Amino acid sequence: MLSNHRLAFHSHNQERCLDAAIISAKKLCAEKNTKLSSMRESVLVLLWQGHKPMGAYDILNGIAKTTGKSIAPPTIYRALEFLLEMGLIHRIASLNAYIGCPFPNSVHSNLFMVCSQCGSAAEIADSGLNKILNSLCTNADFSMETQYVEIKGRCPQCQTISAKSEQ
Amino acid sequence: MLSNHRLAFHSHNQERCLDAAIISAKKLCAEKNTKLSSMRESVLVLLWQGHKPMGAYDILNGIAKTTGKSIAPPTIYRALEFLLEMGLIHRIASLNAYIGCPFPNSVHSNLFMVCSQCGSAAEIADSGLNKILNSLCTNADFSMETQYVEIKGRCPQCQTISAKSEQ
DNA sequence: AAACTTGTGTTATATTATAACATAACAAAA
DNA sequence: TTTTGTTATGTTATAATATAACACAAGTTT
Repeated sequence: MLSNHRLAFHSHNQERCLDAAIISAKKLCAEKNTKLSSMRESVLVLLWQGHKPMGAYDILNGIAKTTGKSIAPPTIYRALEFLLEMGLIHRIASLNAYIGCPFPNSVHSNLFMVCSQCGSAAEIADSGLNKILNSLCTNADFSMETQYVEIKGRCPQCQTISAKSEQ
Repeated sequence: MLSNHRLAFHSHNQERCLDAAIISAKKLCAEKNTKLSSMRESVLVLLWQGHKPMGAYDILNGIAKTTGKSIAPPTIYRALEFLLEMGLIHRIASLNAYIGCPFPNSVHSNLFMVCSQCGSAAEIADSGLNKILNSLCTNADFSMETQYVEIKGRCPQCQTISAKSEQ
């Protein structure tokens, strides 16, 4: 099972985490004969600066702020489209938001746990889950293309915080 | 396991299917001390006339056409909100669309199989899936509130159609 | 350099959803 | 049976998300 819930829901060395992601991303693009242009890299970095999903317009504002330029939506959506195709990020449909993929090199289908309080999200790839989804599709004679598995709830930190405030 | 994939993906007596749903919906509202007003019923009927998810504005246009009145978005969104709360319909996040729930009386969490060609959707509630989702959440110390499990792919009919056209 | 390909910029607009406030409709209390 | 309260709906405006269509720029291949 691949999971980043420890990283996502607990503090850690964010900078190392980010560097590793960018290096890995460049390698992956090279393998696929595509380029991680500076715009694409900026979007990826921004998505990796937190483990929180960001909306396209949050990203737009973030990039506009750091570059000082004004940017139009299509620029961002194009970068997102590219990163999605490369498997470097994911889209979380229930939030209309995007998030960096913690393990882009392994082909996997994924589940997200999204905290309804702090907005953090963890990605988990579990073979047991994938098996059961596949068998359900087989039974229904349905051929799977892509899957969205998104769980909204409370992350460990927000559970303890709200438990404290209720004392 | 609850599933309506046979109904959703194959033709059947649509009228009986619809009548039963409305009767059941009224009973359910009575139990919950709420009312299925005529607007809410119209929206539910429309959602039940096909097994296809509909966008809010499709619903709006549908209602506007049958009533001859012009209707504003909030009217539709309010009806949808009510029906969602009653468990009579579901929202499919990956499509921004809504669909009638085939088994509103049983508490269940659900999976949708959405055909990427014809747009039909089947709902399946499987206890094995729910167990695994629960255990994944427990392992991550994550407390679940709601879940979205949506699979995009080809329904049986569209598979055979595309197989034919490739001959 | 000419033609191609790929990535961005720009403008406009489509699509989905909600905020804020006004009115109606119906039931319960005075 | 008015008044009051509650719930549902109407109305206007706008927010938030996403894409279409076309122009330009930069690098590459021929």
